[in-house]
Amino acid sequence: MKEHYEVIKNAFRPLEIGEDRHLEFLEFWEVVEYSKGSFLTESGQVEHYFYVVLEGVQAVYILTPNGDKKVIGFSFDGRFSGIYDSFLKASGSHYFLEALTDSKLLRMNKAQYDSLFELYPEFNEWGRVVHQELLIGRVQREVELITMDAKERFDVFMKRCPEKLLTVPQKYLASYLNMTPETFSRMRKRIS
Amino acid sequence: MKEHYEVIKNAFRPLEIGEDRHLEFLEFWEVVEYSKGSFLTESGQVEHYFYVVLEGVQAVYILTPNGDKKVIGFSFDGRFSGIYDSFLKASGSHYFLEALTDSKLLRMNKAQYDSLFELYPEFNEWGRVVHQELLIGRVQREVELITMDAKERFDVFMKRCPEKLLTVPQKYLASYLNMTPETFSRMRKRIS
DNA sequence: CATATTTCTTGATATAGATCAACGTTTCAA
DNA sequence: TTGAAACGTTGATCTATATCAAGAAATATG
Repeated sequence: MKEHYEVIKNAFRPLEIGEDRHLEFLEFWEVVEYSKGSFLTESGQVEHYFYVVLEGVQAVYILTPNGDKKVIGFSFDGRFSGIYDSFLKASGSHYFLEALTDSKLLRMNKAQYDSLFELYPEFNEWGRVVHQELLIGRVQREVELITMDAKERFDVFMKRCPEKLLTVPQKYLASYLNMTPETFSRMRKRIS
Repeated sequence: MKEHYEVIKNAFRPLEIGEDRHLEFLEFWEVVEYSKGSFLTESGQVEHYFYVVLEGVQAVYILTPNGDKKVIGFSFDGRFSGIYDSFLKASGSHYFLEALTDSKLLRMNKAQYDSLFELYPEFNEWGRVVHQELLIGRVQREVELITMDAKERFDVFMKRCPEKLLTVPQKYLASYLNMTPETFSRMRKRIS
């Protein structure tokens, strides 16, 4: 597990995990692998894990009554993953979490996660700040969905899209931007 | 301030503020009033306060380049209010926070808010949980905006809309549901 | 490597909901 | 209380983007 210390340390920044405790903290994690197309969690299930991504790209999406996937977000190297609301509330998820590429992740279960806050009260501050960041990010996306048309969403997304994400099929990116693959393709063409 | 103890206590649930501390805690707050149509915060300003609403309804919105208001959310009796991201990061806000009715609120400033977490470490847990709830709520709204058409958004909203909100001009509700007042009016008619 | 499957592109058409316009109704301020 | 302003309704259009269709390109699989 030691080889993953840097990844975990970065993921939890700015929290400083004391030198004395980091070996103990590493014990919380286990490595899991998922192959492309497999599901970490499916709709209806409870999310039992909290993840840090080592390799690969994953997507969270919902399935609408007419069967289209609507992508809510992506996760990749060095970031957290999981169906966070289901995990926190230990209640059934409405989402799918799918590995879009072969993936390797670290995970801990709910009991371990909860014990973090008991064992190390300073994690509460980390939790507060991380939730705050996530919240700001979600509101940002909401504003973009509301105020921008397809062209603007495409342009803004492309400007700040990390390379990794461009390796997944375009239909997932299109869905994340709340447009059809056809529209995405036309936005793309427009540039050249 | 003592007369507001119940409101504050409820707002911060499930956090238990120890009997010994609650008088001290009450000292953090001051009462402010805003008349209908006035702004608690305007775009460009930094939000200096964190609010608990005693009376009235407030809306958060952004102004698009073509000058339409896009309502992001409402706050009312017993709930928190403020431009939370600007407040937390002490950076300029892109939002307007407007009193839609005459309003009375409790507020504390950023220094006081920060000191809460230093003086009372148990507030970190409260902060973590509150941010978690807010996050879940925002994702919920995002999913509804993405997956539902105007009719569905209207129906779902009406089913769970608190009475208070129906007193504000319909154009604000329409904007919150990401539709024009005309469309809102037509959705309304459809029912009867 | 070959071919089956999935993804991407391009054009033609359809449609939800926006926009525009005009009028009725409510709210507000003097 | 009254006139002016803001808000709500209704109908006629317009438009961005979805949907449908069909072929081309890429990718996966035996």
